Formats: sequence, structure tokens, C-alpha cells
Amino acid sequence: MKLQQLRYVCEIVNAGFNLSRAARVLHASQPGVSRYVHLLEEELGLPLFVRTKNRLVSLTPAGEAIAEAAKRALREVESVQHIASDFRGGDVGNLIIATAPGHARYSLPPVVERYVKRYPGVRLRIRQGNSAQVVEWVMNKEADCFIATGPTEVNRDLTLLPCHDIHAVILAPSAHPLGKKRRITLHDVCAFPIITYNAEFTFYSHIMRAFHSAGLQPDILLSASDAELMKTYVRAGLGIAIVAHTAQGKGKDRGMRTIDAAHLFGTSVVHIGVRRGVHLGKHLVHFVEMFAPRLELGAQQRTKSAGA
Amino acid sequence: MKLQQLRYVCEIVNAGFNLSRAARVLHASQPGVSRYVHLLEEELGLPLFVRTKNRLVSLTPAGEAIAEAAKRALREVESVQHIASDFRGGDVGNLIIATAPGHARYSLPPVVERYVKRYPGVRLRIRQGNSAQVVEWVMNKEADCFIATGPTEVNRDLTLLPCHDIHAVILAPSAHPLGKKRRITLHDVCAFPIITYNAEFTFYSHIMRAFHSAGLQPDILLSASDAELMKTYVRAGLGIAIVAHTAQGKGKDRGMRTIDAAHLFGTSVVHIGVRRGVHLGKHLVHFVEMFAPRLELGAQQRTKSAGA
DNA sequence: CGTGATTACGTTTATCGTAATTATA
DNA sequence: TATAATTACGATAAACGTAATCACG
Repeated sequence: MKLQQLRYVCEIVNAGFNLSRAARVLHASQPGVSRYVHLLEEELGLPLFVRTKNRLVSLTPAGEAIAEAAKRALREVESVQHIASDFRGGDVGNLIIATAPGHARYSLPPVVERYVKRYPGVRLRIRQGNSAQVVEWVMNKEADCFIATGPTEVNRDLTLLPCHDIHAVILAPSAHPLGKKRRITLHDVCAFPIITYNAEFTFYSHIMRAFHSAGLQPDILLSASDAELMKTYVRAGLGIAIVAHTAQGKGKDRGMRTIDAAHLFGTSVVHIGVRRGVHLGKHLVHFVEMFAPRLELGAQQRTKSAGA
Repeated sequence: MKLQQLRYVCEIVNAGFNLSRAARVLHASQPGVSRYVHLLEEELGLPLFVRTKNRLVSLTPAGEAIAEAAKRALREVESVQHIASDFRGGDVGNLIIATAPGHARYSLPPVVERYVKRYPGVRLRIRQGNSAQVVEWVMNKEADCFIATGPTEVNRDLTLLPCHDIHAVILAPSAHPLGKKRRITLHDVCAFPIITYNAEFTFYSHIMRAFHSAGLQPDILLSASDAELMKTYVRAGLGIAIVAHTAQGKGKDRGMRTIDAAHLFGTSVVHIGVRRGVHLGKHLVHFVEMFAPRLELGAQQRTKSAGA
């Protein structure tokens, strides 16, 4: 059995059982592909494709199972090449990180700063998008990993690495009545117009779930993807903002006060998501080691390839 | 890149980096293997093996990662062949089931009877052993699956399919004082000499854990792997037996009574264990469908190969 | 020197394209 | 008749073994 034969089979399948089209994609001649497939079928002792007279129509049951296994085999072979090119290159290359604007703005900058200093040859790119987008990008190989606040609805082609916890805080104008209470409740919060993240962010659903399960209907005055924008509206006295604790400036948020709200909304976990079962590139591993040292991803890599 | 090259790499590794030995195993000439490996290294652009002058010594870091991926790729290719031979054969073949004597004797017979009637061409073999042995047999491909009472200490090369629950019953002589109580306690049970399974069976640990966590030290008079043997001793009045509920005869256990003990020892789950990530043979799927129809393994197979 | 890796060389075989053929819509 | 699969044939290349060479213990 040859790798090419497996490639041919897979390509025929996703060319919609059109040998000619598959041959074009594979830079091979139509007869070559035809013969090679026949050879494989002969070797395996059964037909992989259903043929009506002179046309490929579909996979046989055996063909389906075999095409699946073939795809997995090819992925591993591809992975051999990726591993090689990963080791081959020195500390140069590309690293694309997909994440929500919140992480990009608050958690990432210090890490990125250290990273580009340590690995100046790596071209680091950060793509911003909502939860669904960043997942999509990683699956399509348009990004090497995503950083997202879970639990993300995620399929079995991705692996999530829990990095650290995140909790909500409330930003209110300095003289706001909420600031006087010792321990606020969801009910207290609900009394005021609320500014928070857009609905496509996981944090939004997280917050809303807390309100709804308490039987409350908050008055969402305004939603945005940018915490700095929210702060502007808070300063203007339009309402109070519920944001991730990472979004609070270190004493730089003048004109407002921060009220802890961890007990109201619980904690979420920030995850790094990568494609499952493939070799994690050296640059990605280095980055993750900086972003979440407790994962000890580098140490794992040394003993076993492609983390859990 | 050729599959053979990957085979060569893997074989060199488990021949202890001895090219000559690897070549012999692979039915190839030493020079052929040498050149082919060099070709691969050239293609990948980096050395896979550490060479001291004229001798292979070990894998480079890249080599280790690549050897792992290569092994996975080869396993998938092998799996293609297995799938083919699985579909090729009609309803003939072999099926080896490893299990503890208890399952072999009580749960399996009716299933086996139906199975051999439906698939008379399949040579069914049942190997009996303790928990560790049956796991070992499946991993070494000396058996297609095992049936065991969990939770088995199991590694990530195996998949466990939960089949059904099992609970303990107490077998006591007809006139035994325990039979008069309405709801017995662990303490009650401890007052009498106990007959149960050998220590190497999971059920034994399960029972003992219940006693120990209640701070009790039961008097184990006798342990055996065969429930029928235990019954003999119970009839002789030597003690009471704690056995799986599946071991009780349907009214045929003369001279003794059955006392329910589910509330004392809880329930365990009977699992079928198979090698992870490989195609499940048609015969095995058929058997599992009969043994545990609620798994709907056949339906899963039709859509996706090798169940979770 | 013996064992084991590499290089050189030649034969055999397989791979794959062009051209011709057949079959279907 | 156009499109798509199969068969026939031939040139090129690769796969792989034998023999020779080299390198170390």
C-alpha cells in the first residue's frame, strides 16, 4: 500500500467522486489515478467505490471506514512534515493567536512584550474576533491557537487547555450608591442600567445566566466589545459596567470605583484552544509557556508529543 | 515521503538503533535501509538519528517527535488493512473474548448461545482470567475485547464501554439468622464468616472497600473465583457468600436463600474494553450489540468508525 | 579483523504520462 | 458528441540488492 493511493482515495471523495477533478487537484493524470485506485482495491480485496457502469458514485461501507482511516493516516504523515519544519527553523517563523478583544487588550500585552523580546524572529499576529470566529480560525488553520473564556461550545477536533480563572467586577461612578453597600447582591445590581459585553461574547451569556437563574431581568443599557468604551459611559454616569476583572486599570481608572462581583457571577476559566492531536509548534509552545506557565506545556512536549 | 521510510525509522528505534538488525527484521538489505533513512532525513531537512561517527546512537529531539507521529501513521495504515480484511470476510472469522469466570459463567452463556446460532461461521473463544490478565490480553491483541467489572485501572490505550450495572447479593443457608432481618447492615454481615471472590477480582476490592470505609474488619473464611464453589460451602453451613447478583441461580439454588445487599455495597458497572482508536471488527460489534444492545454500537459504527 | 554504517553501481521493477478505447448523459 | 472512466503502451525513475569501502572497537 502506498501513501499516494490513500491520498487519491481521500481526494476522490472530497472531489465528489469525480476522478478527473481529483486528478487535476492531485497534479496527476486521470488514468494514473484510476489505475492506482484499482490497484489498491485489488490489494485490499474489495471495492472501495460504488460504480454504476462507468462512473464513480459513492463509497462502499468498507470504503467509508477505510477512507476515514486513510484520512487519519495522512494527517499523521502531514504532521511528520510539520514537526520537521518546526524543528528545522530556528527561532523564526509565524505565530497567529486568535482572541477576543478583551484578552488582546488586557491579559496579552505584557506576555506579548516578553515574547517578542525573547523571540524577536517570530512574527506574532493577533486576530480579534468573537468566540465563534476564533474557534473557526483555529480549525481552518488561519490561527495557531485561540484564547477564549470558556466554557466554549467546542467540538472534538479541538483541545482546551485551562489557563487561569477570571471573574467579574462592577465599575461604577465614584459617588454611586452601590459603592456604599458592604456586600452587594444581584438584586442591588439590577436596580441600575447596566453596560456590558456584546451578546456574542461568552462573558455576556455567563452574566446573563446568573441574572436569569436568580429570576432577574437586568436592564442592559448598552453593550460593547470594548471595556474602555464602557468605562467612558460609566464616567458619564449612564450606568454601571460589568466587566472581566482583567479589564480594570491599575489605579488608572479615574472617576470610578471597582466593586468586586466574584460572588455574584462566579468564575470562568480562560482557555487556550488548539487543534487536537497535531504537533504543537515550538513557537506556540513557547508562547503558551509564557502565558500559562502552570500548564508546563514545554515539559509535556518533551516527553510526549501533542498534548492531551 | 514513503511509508517504508517511516517503517524503517520505527523499526530501527525498536531494534535498539542497530541498522543491521532492523534490516533483517524488515527483510531488506542493510545498505537499502541506510540510504532510505538518509533520503528521508534529507527530505525533512534535519537528522533524525544521532550518529557518533559511524554508529546510530539515539533519536534527535526532532526524531523522537517524528518517530511518534510515524508510529501513529503506520498504525492507521495497518488499520486500513484490518478494516479491509474485516469487510472482506463474510460471517466467518474469529472472536476472542477475555473475561472473569463470573461473567463467563453467568452473564455470557445466553448471549453466546444466540450469537453462535446467528453467526455460525465465527469461531468464538472465551479466555478466563483476572482483571489484570484480561486487560493485558486485549492490549497484546490476544483477545478482541474484555468484559470486566469496573472501575478497572485502565490506561489511555483502551476504551471502556459501560454495559450494565451489577450489585452484590448475600447467599446464606436457608435457616440462617440473617434471613430473618428485614434490612441488614454491614455490621450484621460482619458477624459471620464470609466467602467471596479472590483478591485479584475487582469485586473483591469493591466489597472490601465498603467494609473498610465502615470501619469493619470482615472475617473472610474463604475466597474463590467460582461462585458455584462458594455455594457449596454455603450449603455446608460454613459461612455466607457475597457474590454478584448475576451469580444467583433462577430458583435452582436449593438449600440457601438470597438476601439483597445492593444497599450495602452499591453497584458496579460491567464494562466491555477494547483497544482505543482502532477499527472494531464486525464480529466484535455484532457480539457487543447482543451483549449490550443499549450501546447501539452498530449504529455508531455506521456513521463513524471506531467508537469514542 | 569483525561488526556495522556508508558509498558505488547495476538490474529490475514500478510509476506515471500520452494515446487510444469504451461507455454514458 | 462531450465528458468521464478504463485499457494499452512506453519512457523515465526509483527501489533495492550485491559488492566494495570505510570506521571503529
